[in-house]
Amino acid sequence: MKGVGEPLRNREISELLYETADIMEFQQIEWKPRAYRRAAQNIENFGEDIEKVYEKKGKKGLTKIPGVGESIADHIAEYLETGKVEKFEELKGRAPSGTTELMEIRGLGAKTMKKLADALEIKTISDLKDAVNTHRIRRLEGFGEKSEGNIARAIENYEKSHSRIPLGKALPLAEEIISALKAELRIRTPEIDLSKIIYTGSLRRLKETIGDIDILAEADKVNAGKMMNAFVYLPEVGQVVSKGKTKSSVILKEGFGIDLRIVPPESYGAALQYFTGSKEHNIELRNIALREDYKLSEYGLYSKNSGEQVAGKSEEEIYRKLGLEYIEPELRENRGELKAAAKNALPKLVDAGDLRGDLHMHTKYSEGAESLETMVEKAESMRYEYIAVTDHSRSQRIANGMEIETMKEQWEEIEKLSKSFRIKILRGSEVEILKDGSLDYPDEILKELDIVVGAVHSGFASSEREMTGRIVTALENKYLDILAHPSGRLLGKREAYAVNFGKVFEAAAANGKVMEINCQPSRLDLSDELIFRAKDYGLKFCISTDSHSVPDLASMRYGLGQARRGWLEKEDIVNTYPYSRLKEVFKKLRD
DNA sequence: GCCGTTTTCGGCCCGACTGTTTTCAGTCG
Repeated sequence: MKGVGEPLRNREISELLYETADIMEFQQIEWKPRAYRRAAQNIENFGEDIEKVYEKKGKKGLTKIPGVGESIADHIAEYLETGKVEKFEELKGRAPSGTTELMEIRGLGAKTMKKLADALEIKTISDLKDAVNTHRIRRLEGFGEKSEGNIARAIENYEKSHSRIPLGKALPLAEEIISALKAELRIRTPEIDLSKIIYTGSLRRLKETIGDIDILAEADKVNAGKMMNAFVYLPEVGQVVSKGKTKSSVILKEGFGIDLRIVPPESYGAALQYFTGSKEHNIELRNIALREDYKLSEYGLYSKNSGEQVAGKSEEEIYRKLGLEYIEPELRENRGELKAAAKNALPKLVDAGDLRGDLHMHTKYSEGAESLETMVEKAESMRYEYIAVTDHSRSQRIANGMEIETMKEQWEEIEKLSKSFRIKILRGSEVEILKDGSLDYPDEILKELDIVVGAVHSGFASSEREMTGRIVTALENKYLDILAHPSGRLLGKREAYAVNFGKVFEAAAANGKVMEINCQPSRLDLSDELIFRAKDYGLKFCISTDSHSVPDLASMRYGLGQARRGWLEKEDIVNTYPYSRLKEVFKKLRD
């Protein structure tokens, strides 16, 4: 269970429902798992704090959430009141102890797992491993040597990477594989259209972590076979899981799964739409198609009556035929984008070309790897209009935080460099928000800075009240401009600290503070969900790389993806503003 | 268990691949 300080209990409850669905499925209960998963997904994406909804409107309020009816509402209420659900506990008690874990093994579904559990008394993953090693599985009816081998590999893969791949790793990896595939095809089959090879799935939606990398390509029948061969024989491939004419799955030597699908030109758009997902977005889209007397599949949009294809070459024409605005991949999470598209009310998402600067980076003055000049030079070559140099403040000893003297030296260097570079270099600092909420430099120093990026780097175990108080106090300080990595999470390693985001966002909005979207792949903080929520408070954001080296400066795209997933437009993001306007934003805060 | 411009009861996305089943069930996305 998550800590008491989890700001929204939505995720906690949706996880409980997902887990319950798994157990029900294992017990061969029909349909309920689907209903539970649907409810879980809607709760996960529900804009309001479910606990508040319950406090204000009771069970009635809960049933307003799509997919939540009488029964699930009862269970949620029970959970909120007592911390557990009697019925779920009972259900769990009847299933083998490791059921949830076992259900996560790919290739083994509920039916197979139940059969194995019953026949061989398998309760945990290590029991399963044991059954494989003693060859008890191949002797069961309906199983053979091959399925035993597949289970062995599935366990291995589970153990190697049952955690998901961070976006910052998956995206370069996918690009590498695609370019390797293209290089291979350029030699073997120059007639294939290489522009129609693209990554899809959660990667194309730029989700913060990715399960599998999915690649889609367009080719006719003759070329499809050649392409599949080129794919499975790439040197990066460690194991071929399956290989067919239109679909193959491989696992890279590094342990990540990659699927390649090949479709004919008339279906390319439909397939791209389908494989980009999300699953929930697609289910809803199919329902819309059905209501309009169409049938939608990965091969195209078809008239239900005549069976004739009416769209399929491009995603745009599919959405258009269904009476919808084109929906950017990052929005396809069934969080209201389909309703908005029907009303022509989608946001015009911020774009890479809109960004004019980077407001968070480090140099050798604190823990960065490069000199100030090198960072400036690189930023200028990226055609930025401005950057802020934000080395750590003095109490951040571990990161070589700057004493006031050192900072003054840095100011001199900034002044000197400003003469030889076109780009505006802002004096900044990533200033510690101390335990009591005060900032790590005296006011007369803070006053001299163009940008003060406030950050918490200590006391992660504080109570929600302490942490909220600490951050709110800092947000009330007129010298603080930006709240860096507001939740403090490290993806896959550290949960967000306990803090009441409602209060943080309120205080930030009241004081005109800017929320950072930190681009470091291990942070991506704020998360897309918190961005979406924060926007409701009328907050402005900045997308910042928090670079510690030159290559880090390129990580802007990861934060940009989260901003887009949070429905942000250019106007919501201050580092899209021209310098003159940006200066006004931060100056105003000091008045 | 949820839901309804076909329905308050009877459906619930749908097509490819795999393995061992000779005609299909299970799994995945």
